[in-house]
Amino acid sequence: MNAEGRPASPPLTERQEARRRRILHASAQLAGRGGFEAVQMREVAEAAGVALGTLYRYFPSKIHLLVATMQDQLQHLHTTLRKRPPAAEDPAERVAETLMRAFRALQREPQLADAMVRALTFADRSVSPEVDTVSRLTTAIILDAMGAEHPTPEQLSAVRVIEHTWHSALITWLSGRASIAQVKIDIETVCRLIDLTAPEVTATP
Amino acid sequence: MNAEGRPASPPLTERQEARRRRILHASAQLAGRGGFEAVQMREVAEAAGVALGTLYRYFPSKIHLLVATMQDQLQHLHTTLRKRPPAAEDPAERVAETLMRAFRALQREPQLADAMVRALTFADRSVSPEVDTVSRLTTAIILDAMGAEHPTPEQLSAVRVIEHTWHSALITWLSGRASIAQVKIDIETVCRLIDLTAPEVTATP
DNA sequence: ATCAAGTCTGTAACTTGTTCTAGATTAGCG
DNA sequence: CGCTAATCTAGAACAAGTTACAGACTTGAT
Repeated sequence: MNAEGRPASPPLTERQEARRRRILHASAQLAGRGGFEAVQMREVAEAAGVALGTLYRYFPSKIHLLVATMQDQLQHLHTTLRKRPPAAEDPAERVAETLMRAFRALQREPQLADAMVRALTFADRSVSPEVDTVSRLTTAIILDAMGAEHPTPEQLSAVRVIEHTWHSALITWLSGRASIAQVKIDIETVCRLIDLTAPEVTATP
Repeated sequence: MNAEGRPASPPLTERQEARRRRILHASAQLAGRGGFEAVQMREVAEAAGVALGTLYRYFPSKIHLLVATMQDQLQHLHTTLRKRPPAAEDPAERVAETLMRAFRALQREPQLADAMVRALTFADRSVSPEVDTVSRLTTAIILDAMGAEHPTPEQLSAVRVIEHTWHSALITWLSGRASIAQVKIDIETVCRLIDLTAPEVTATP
């Protein structure tokens, strides 16, 4: 893996790197209006100034493309968060604050969020490596917020559950079945698991 | 809503009810082999002995069809569970046991599970009512297991988070990114929230 | 039993993701 | 530079979800 979290397969030439970037930009742009369905492969190709076949060489399916788009956006988020880490005392609160900040970022581009999250959860086994990368990024963000450098297995379980809740809550919000307030409550609720698994409390007397 | 949890719009004639049943059966059958992609609308129509246009009159999209299929299966599960309720003392354990039982049922037909769960999380706003019905069914199953007849808002939040975890954990399992053991751990972890929100402990001294 | 309204059938057409192909361009190398 | 393999382009073709439509069949009311 290189620094960007992509498999470090054959290194790309400059023009190829530029093409890849144009494609991801076009993808995010189109997703930003119309959401998942507005990201049409022919349109992405045209907007990126690339032939359809080339688009498919870079991203073997629409889902791959959108998951890569999500990777890209998460990277931004992660560096932004590192600059202004959450302030609260309690680890659980810090994680909740971090996720709510991410949530507010998504609210600014709900259509983009729709495209990315739907792709992420719809992905089948052929996209597992890429989805896994997104998952690891998310885990890193949460562990950062917790301030847990050497998490216990128990803490990792809690983080996994928090991620589950995060994704699923996003989906219910995106499909209009849950309000923003409800997502907030769900996040805060699940973050309580962190206190429950803090090593100071349960392991070291 | 009628007893089956579907909107009680125009009552169906006997032949229509039979058609609907044939369609759902064909859907489950095809999903049972090949999963999501094997449920092809033309094939469902043919297997159900129904014209394509008729299939679309009954279920306005493939997603609607698969979500309805899930409703159907959940109904079965619910009645099965009611007959043999979980035995454990602790509400959290009962819920975990119930979900693990459901999980084992899904493991017997992983392809069917794939089709149903992928459809459920991919569904957009146009399927919200149907997805919501599935969600209410799931909630009912969990509350049954908890034995909470008059759940507090806090308990409902916990149940919501458990549902989130349940769906998302299923997805990671289906896409091969988590083992069965890990799903078990995630379920057990999130079920700890139930103890945390039990009214006996936090509200009535 | 008859009629009007609503359903169902069979089939073609349309849309968008995906694959394929033949020829042009580019990259890396001697 | 000149060659070769890889890559890119343009466009056709294919697959599956969805829509449209004309004609046959059911249903329910009279």
